Amino acid sequence: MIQTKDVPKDVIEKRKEKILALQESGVELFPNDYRASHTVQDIQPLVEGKTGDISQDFSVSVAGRMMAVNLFGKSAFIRFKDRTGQLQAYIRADKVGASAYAVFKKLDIGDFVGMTGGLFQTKTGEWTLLADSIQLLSKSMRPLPEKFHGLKDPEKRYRQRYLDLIMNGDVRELFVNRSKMIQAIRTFLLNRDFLEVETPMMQPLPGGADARPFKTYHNSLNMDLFLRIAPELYLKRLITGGFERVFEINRNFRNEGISTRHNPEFTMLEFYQAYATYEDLMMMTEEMFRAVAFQVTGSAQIVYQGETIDFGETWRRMPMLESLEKIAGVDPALFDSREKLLNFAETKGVSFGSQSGEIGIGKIMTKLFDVLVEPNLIQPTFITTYPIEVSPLSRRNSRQPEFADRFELFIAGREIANGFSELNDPEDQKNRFVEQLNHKEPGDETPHMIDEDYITALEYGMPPTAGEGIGIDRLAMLLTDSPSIRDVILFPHMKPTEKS
RNA sequence: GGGCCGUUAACUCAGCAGGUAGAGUAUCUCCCUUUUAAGGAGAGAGUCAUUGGUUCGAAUCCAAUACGGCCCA
Repeated sequence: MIQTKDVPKDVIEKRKEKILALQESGVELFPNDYRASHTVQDIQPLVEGKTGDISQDFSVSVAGRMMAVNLFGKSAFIRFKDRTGQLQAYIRADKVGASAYAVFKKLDIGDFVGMTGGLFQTKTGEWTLLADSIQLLSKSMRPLPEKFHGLKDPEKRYRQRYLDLIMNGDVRELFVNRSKMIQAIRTFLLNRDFLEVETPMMQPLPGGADARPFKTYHNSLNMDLFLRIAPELYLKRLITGGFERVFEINRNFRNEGISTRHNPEFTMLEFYQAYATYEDLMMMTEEMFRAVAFQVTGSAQIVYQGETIDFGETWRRMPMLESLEKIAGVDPALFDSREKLLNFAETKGVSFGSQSGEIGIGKIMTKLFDVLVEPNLIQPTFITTYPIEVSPLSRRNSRQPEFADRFELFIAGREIANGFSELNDPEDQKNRFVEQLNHKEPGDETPHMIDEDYITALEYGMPPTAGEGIGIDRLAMLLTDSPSIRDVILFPHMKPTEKS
């Protein structure tokens, strides 16, 4: 088992000796009364259009972490950074005083310092803070990773994300962009009169999706609870309750495999709009993605893993059946016979094992789609008209009752969103739940019960509604050009090591 | 769950026709008041992931295990 490798003892010892010496000379290691007047970014406009030494014109105080020190005996250049950027400062013994300079020389890279002073340009023209004073704001006990190569080991980057964020500016920027993306989505929906809500993460019955849930236990209620696999059924109760437009951005939990596209907890946007159809949502999704891409990247075109993806134009729309014929070249005659389709699927490496006796055409078709079509959908594409048997919560299409008024959105060969006109007929919904129960796989630990209260809510009447879910992590991957979902989740799940 | 690859100093990496470890950064000491991957002189730092095997001898070959990465289910 890999050990969380520790800093060599002599390095820690040496630091402890220095810290002791600092304390003995009366330096407070962890003061908390320092207030900076400016961030690094605030300084830029102050020097705009000026040159040379303007250190007598005005004075600022700044705070940040020391990232590099170039020491020259009685003066030193240091590089420090705050949340807005990096700046260089020049510390001179004759400026800050001999005793303060002696203290400064004992400080380490990684320490937080506060400095007050004016600004000047070095002979290379770099604006530099000329410190009148410098003080320790927080002591670091451990050395930072190497300054030039930074921290590369992916395991270490995920486990100790704080080091990754300190050392790797692009990682920091990526998570800023993720935050911007979510903010842009929120603004988009709020501008369209949606209400942001929060529904239970712990549910007595995990519904709204087909996935294995995590199980937990509430002591004083003396009952099992499940971490939600989707918020859907609760959000639609709110539509019934009259909110008409709601959304939630929150975590879902699915007790399944971990991969470059799957984390056990992931963030999902779900939104529901009364008096809308899945077709309205397709239009809205295009607008949303354009707005969000523009907010985050400044363009409606993004590059993902070398492939340019264009959110700008109207996106392709195609029924699933047509996509199988046109994109995968499947003979349409195959869809007339369950047996023929099943045999064809086998030749494509798609098999259903013990279930193959009862599997329906719709499920076979969907599985074939996943394998043959999905990876080829690089540009944004809405696939519509899903088989009803894989769409237990969707409204039936009025003309083709074996299909649902549903779409999924695919970009870069992966599913990004799933939306449909909601099934608001309580009888049909109940029958579909029963149907679903009959096809539970053996060994499934989810409780075999129907969410009766949800049916009851529908019986009170739910307005015609369309709803959609968008995988926030996957969208973040696209907008930040990240190959792995772990790159867009601050603390992806990792197996514990012996030490942790 | 399966396949391939990785794990050597705190960090980034060399070393792998088997002879018991090396560089740069970081750290420590000394010199240095415009450096910016500063420079110069010196020093310390490693159960080579773990366990077992082959061998006179293993970081190096073999096996298992742990953790991680990529691909597949």
